[in-house]
Amino acid sequence: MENEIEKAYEAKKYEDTIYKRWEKSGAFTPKVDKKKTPFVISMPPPNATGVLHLGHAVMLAIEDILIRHHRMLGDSTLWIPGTDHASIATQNKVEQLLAEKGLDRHKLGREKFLEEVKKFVANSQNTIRNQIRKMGSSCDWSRERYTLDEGLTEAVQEVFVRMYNDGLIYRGNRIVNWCPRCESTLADDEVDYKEKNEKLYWIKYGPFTLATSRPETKLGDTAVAVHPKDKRYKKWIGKKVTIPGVIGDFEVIVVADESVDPKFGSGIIKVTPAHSFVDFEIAQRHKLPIKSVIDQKGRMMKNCGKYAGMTTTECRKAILVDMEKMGMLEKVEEYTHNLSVCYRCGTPIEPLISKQWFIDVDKPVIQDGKKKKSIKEKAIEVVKDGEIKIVPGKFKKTYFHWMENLHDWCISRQIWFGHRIPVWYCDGCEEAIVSRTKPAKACPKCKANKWHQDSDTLDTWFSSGLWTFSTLGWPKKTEELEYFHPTSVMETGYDILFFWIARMIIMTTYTLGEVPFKTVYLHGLIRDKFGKKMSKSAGNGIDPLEMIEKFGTDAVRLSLVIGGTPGNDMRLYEEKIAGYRNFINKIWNGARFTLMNVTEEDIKLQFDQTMVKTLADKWILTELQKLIKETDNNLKNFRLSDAGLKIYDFIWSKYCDWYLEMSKGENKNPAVLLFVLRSFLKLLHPFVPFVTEKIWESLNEKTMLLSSEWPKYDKTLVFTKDADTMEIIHQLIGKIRSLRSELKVESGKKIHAIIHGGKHTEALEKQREIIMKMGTLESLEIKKQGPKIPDSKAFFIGEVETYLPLKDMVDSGKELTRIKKEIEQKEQFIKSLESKLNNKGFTANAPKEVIQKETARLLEEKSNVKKLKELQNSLK
RNA sequence: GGGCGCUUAGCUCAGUUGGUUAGAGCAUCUCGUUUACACCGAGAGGGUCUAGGGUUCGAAUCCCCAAGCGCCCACCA
Repeated sequence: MENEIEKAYEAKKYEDTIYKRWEKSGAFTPKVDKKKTPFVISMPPPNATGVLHLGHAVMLAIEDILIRHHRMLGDSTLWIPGTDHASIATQNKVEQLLAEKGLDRHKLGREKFLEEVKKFVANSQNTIRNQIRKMGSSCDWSRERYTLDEGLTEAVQEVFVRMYNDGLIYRGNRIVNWCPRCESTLADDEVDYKEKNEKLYWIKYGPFTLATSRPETKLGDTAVAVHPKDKRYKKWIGKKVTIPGVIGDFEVIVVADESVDPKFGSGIIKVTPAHSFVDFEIAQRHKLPIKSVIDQKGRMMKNCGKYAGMTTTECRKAILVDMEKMGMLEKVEEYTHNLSVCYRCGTPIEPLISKQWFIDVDKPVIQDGKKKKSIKEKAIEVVKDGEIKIVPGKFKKTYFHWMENLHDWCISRQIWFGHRIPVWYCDGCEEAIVSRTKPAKACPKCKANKWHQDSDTLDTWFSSGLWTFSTLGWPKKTEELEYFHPTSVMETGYDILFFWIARMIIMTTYTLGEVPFKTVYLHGLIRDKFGKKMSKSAGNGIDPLEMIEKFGTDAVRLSLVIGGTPGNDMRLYEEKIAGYRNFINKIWNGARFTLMNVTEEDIKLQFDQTMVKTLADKWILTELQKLIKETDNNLKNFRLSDAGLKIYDFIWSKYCDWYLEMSKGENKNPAVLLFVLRSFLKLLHPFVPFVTEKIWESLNEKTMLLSSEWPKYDKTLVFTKDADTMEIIHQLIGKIRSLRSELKVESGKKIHAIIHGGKHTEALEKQREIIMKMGTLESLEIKKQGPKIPDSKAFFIGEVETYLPLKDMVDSGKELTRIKKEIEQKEQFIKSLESKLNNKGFTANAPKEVIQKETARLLEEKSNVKKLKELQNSLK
């Protein structure tokens, strides 16, 4: 019919239009329908900082496959998209942009700066929305959310208030990771480590000599520590010692602490509790005084004498010069160590003491039967119990390890962009009140009536930790929340298992008393051809949009899904995408050919079993049923790659290579051609939605493919025996072709063949035309049996004997040696089979099917050898 | 320092609870314009599954050990 269909599929021409039709159809927007099973994915919200990369692309591809599959299964399927305000990341990005214009946030002031951020965010949200659409993602735009939306902000405040009232949130003066550039705290896992070559200074320290990499912190020392068992220093323990310093003498106490390694340096360390985590802990254990000397901008404080106001780096230089002058510097060594840096801007972290808000992860607050559990215990429990399943399972261990070692979570950030901490202080007496809105009453302590809000904002992961339920309307009791939560699958990269997954589990089990999701699916990172991480600086990044432009979305999606397994990194490069583009084209042409061979009437016909006619029909239908079963099984177990590969193989190697080829000529059966086409389009649709939908348009269907019904396994369409016969014919044709090629018979030249078919004679006779056509035969003689035919090339498939009388091409001498070799090989194989089958251990332990299979194979090989021997005799 | 993972054809990777004479795509070689597709078709070559032990009737698959590579966590002044 549609002769005008173009030869090659041009993705670009159709994709945008198809996406618009889907969106308009309302299929992306499910309703609360108690008769249906809900299936829900909360899309990990991309940071509102700009463009999407391959990491997003792979996430969108995988999630869309799951979503489309479930939608076709008839579930009430919801995929909520959104964006994350990503406080530090976004603020930094805008600061960079301002810096290009010679501005900075302090010059602008908080309000104006936030205006700038708002504009920037709105812009990148638009970009992100378009890119998500480009990937073909069938998400529910009507429910799109942003972590700074009014509703989500309300959820954040509500959770904060609840946690505060439960005593989980407290304010404390503690040592924190401080980024002097961002001028903010960072959580432990927001610190990166960079290996760096540094200098180790050996300095005279009163009666001791010790090694330090940070001489400038000497100004904040309040103790020295040694290992309790270190004999060298035993007599000093507990003593107070006066140390001469660059700004005068000071006193320290000598303490014994297990954390000191006697083998490193001189075995003695100076303790600077205010500017080192380890030292802070030592100070806590020994109740040492704490002296801060570095401020929040990374500058030396007023108590540092002549060094006051210098940055730490300047101070180090200056102090070294002074130490040298005073003869305190003994030697300098090179050493490498891991420098902690800010994960957002790379600036070295300055540990310092600061008053911050924390979440207590160990306080038992969750009532569970008679016991009370901490949020940490609960988060461990839900994974241990299997209430949350992690795919692949290996990440469970990592999760437990991280969770078990979790310290109190510092949630306040001195960033302007984000959710303001809902705490109000009295102008008069600094009394703090936790409240979502400005207190209307006067201060209960001093009766003043002026309040100011805490200037800090919350860690961005605090709000994203609520994502699965805040997006469904919580704290309001919405229908949606009740119906769609817990969500079904959380799919994301394994790199944010801690940042995000762990926090969602903590925050949701605490707040709702239920898990945020039932399954966590973690995908790997996309790397370049050489296995390197893609990055802007390395210039090896691949832009998904560019690839979509070049090869089409469907091809990009397949290249991101096939060949990958959960939790493992995957390499991507253009040739790979091009390969899948070729497959898309193959689908297109397979469909095109099918459509060219059917009529309008055929298309309108409803398929039923009575339309099954030929052996080929029965074979392809049997294969199709097998495929449906396998696909269901693979998708259920999140084996997307396997599922995709199997469908790929079915379409290319079975439908196109064999069924379509066999349909050329008198054998074609439009009903089955169309039925199989429709079925595999459905199976394929979740993977490559655009090309399948485009083809579907030509099939006179009432609904779009995305809303069509998923194929069901139908055992009345399984014809095992016929399918087996067809396999024999395939082998037979394959062998004929292979021999032709081996004997260098010209491609187009027709040859003769004689088949002794045994019990398959009748079936083979029926397929005479196909065998002749596909084997390029001039004549074909089929009979039940007969003597071996000399001067011909012969081969045996089970009972079926085939002879190609190519007298002039067959060298009977060579043929004899070949046959001899084959017999030898086969006899050896028979021997191994026999010994296996005679082995009592095997027959006693192996499953029945395996024994049956091996027995059958033995019989077949034996019969082959028998035939080969007869052939051998006839040639002699 | 602690933990995890990977090592299978020239390249990129599959290989489910142990049961094949170990698979796919790309690349290579030979042939080919025939009712769709050269983004194609037909055929072929190519692997002692990193090395070494063990368990088992049977190991690419399970256990031990070694090497190389990679990741995560902790972090030493």
